[in-house]
Amino acid sequence: MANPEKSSTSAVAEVAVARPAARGRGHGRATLATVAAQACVASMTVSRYLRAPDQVGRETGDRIASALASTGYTPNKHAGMLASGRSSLVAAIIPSIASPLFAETVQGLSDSLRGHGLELLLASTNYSLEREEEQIRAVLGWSPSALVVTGRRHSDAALAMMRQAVTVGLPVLEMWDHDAVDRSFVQVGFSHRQVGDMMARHLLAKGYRDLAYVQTGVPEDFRAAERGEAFAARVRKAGAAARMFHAPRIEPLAAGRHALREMLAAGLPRAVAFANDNLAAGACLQALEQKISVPGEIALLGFGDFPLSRQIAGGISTVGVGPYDIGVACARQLLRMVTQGGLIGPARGRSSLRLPQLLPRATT
Amino acid sequence: MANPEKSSTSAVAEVAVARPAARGRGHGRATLATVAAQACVASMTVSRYLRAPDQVGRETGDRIASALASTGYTPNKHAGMLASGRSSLVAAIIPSIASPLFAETVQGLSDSLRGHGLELLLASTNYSLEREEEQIRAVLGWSPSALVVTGRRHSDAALAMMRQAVTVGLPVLEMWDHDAVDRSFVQVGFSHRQVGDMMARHLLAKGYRDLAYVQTGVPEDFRAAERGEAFAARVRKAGAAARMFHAPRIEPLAAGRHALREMLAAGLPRAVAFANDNLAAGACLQALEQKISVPGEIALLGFGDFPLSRQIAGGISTVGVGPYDIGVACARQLLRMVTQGGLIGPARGRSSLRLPQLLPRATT
DNA sequence: TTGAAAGCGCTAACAG
DNA sequence: CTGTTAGCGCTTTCAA
Repeated sequence: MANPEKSSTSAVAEVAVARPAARGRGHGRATLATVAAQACVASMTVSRYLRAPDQVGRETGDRIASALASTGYTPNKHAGMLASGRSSLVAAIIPSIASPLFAETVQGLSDSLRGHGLELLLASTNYSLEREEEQIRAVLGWSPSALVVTGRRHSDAALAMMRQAVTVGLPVLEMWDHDAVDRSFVQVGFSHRQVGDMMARHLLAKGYRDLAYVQTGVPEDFRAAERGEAFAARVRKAGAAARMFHAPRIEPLAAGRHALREMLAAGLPRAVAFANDNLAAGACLQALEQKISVPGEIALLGFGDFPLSRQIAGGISTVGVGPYDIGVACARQLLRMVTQGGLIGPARGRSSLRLPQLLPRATT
Repeated sequence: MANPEKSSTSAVAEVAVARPAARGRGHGRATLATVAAQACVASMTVSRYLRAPDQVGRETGDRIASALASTGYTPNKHAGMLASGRSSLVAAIIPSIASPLFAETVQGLSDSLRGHGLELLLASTNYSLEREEEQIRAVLGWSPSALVVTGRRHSDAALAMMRQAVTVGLPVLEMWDHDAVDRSFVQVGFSHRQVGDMMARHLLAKGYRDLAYVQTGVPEDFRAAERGEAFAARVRKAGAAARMFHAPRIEPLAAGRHALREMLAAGLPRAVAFANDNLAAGACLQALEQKISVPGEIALLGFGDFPLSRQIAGGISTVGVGPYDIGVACARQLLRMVTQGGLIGPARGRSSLRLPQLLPRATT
């Protein structure tokens, strides 16, 4: 400490080099001060070098670079965030990580965000509005630079937080849904009612009249429910019958099998639409095993265009929604809102309606 | 400002209530000071109330509670982290979000972490070691309280960061792999060589001698490569033949189909092991369509026990590895390391070897 | 039970 | 081109 031969490095530098480590508050990692001391500059210069190397002298820069390397410095993003007021985090809240559909969307989001220096903070709700509320509260604590939620149905408290966020200038985005009337937030998705309607029209147009719809085993999935309702409504309007079945809450392929057996017992409908492709695929496998001809005896229509549906029975007819593109579109939208809006004032942005496509294949 | 009728709230309170908002540094959200002002206490008391309500007086607590509610206060986790030195983030780095296997693991991890106040910061590498290195660097900036990486193969720089992290007291964990020799970090997983060996033994035990192995279309997947090598080694040791095929880098089910056609052209082997169940399932579907009897003419063995493999051809034989449980085990391990280790000294922990299981079904 | 002071590591704003 | 100063919002420590 009391070193009479103290070199030209300043006292401040000395302290910093002495690694606070292992005692008191610091956590022993190198900080800007550590690097600055080693390079014999002010920490501000190091900070500047990190973000705008051009604004730092050649020789100074080199010294800093080697100090950076030798200390193994990693910037503390919390400190940066706190000081600058902006974080590089985008919070995304999805119903389930394991769903192939949402996984694709997340991949698209993450792929597009990278390269813009934004990182993804992911949370899943398991289709529970309560958990969604908790998760929103939790991620807001990280001051994300944008918030992406799934769907347009939220608890009151969640809605309040989302609105509050918007007034503070935080871009909030609802994905995987779209509604022309309820437009409180920017939406990137499609109308599930329209999808249900589209599915019914397709089967009706093929001449099927004795129809059924198989709901998912997850009743909390509002969007799936909407598709089912719209399906039934359209069928009724056409003066035909639409029986509703509910798949059990088990692994989807097995649930699809189960649904087909149930329908068999109740009297096979002429054509069935499913809440998703996995259910349809399961039912299809079951039908083929029982030598029930598809679509001869029963027509099958799925939703989601999962890879699997392309491979079974010559291709299961389905509805494609481009999950990856939803993620990409979200990212584009967010980037626009983040850069344009600054942090002040309600975030403006355009909703973008994705158009689902009916993909007729071999099962209808 | 110069309000002569200034009430009993202190000057500090006045300033805080006046919402710094929209100008300068603050971002306009309520802070501890805002709440404290409204409750006429010091911000320290609010902070205390938030973490240990018992240490605050009844009546004071009530006032704080209502101030909290009316301001819609959300704690700024960055500030908390910076001040306390510990964050509630666990960083996990996986090859791909879209893979059903890793998705399961992430779900297990996240399910187990919740309830312990830990959040998941997820990053994916797309099987690239370079990207892994970048991602490790990036997540370390968030001072996570633990780091989970996938596999035991890393770039030199990544290894250096991981080792550095350990010396600083940060628990680092490798999942989805296990090696008795190379034990630099705590491992939670299984030996892929053992799996390859196990697969070969199974087919050999069934009497098959003309064997093949289909590698994934992702050559960067070292673990899959290891399984293949071990498979080939065991087969050679048994004095039999093992031809290697490489699936194209396309959607796995389609790739499996492609692989089967390729084998057909090259002369069908008697039994084939695949790098994963999706490849096996694709091949199986192709075989059935071409009226090739399974396992009569060709036996099929997958890896991963995907839900799909249970549903095709009476069940595809495969190897189960319990991906969800890997996540759960990681979480348990981490929690132990985080709580025990404090922040000082190299983090100790026990590796845990998961035992993969061969699940003989209808295709072998 | 409560509060004042100091500081976590960084950056904005302003000097030199 | 470089440095100084003053915080960001919270928690630690210590004093009342």
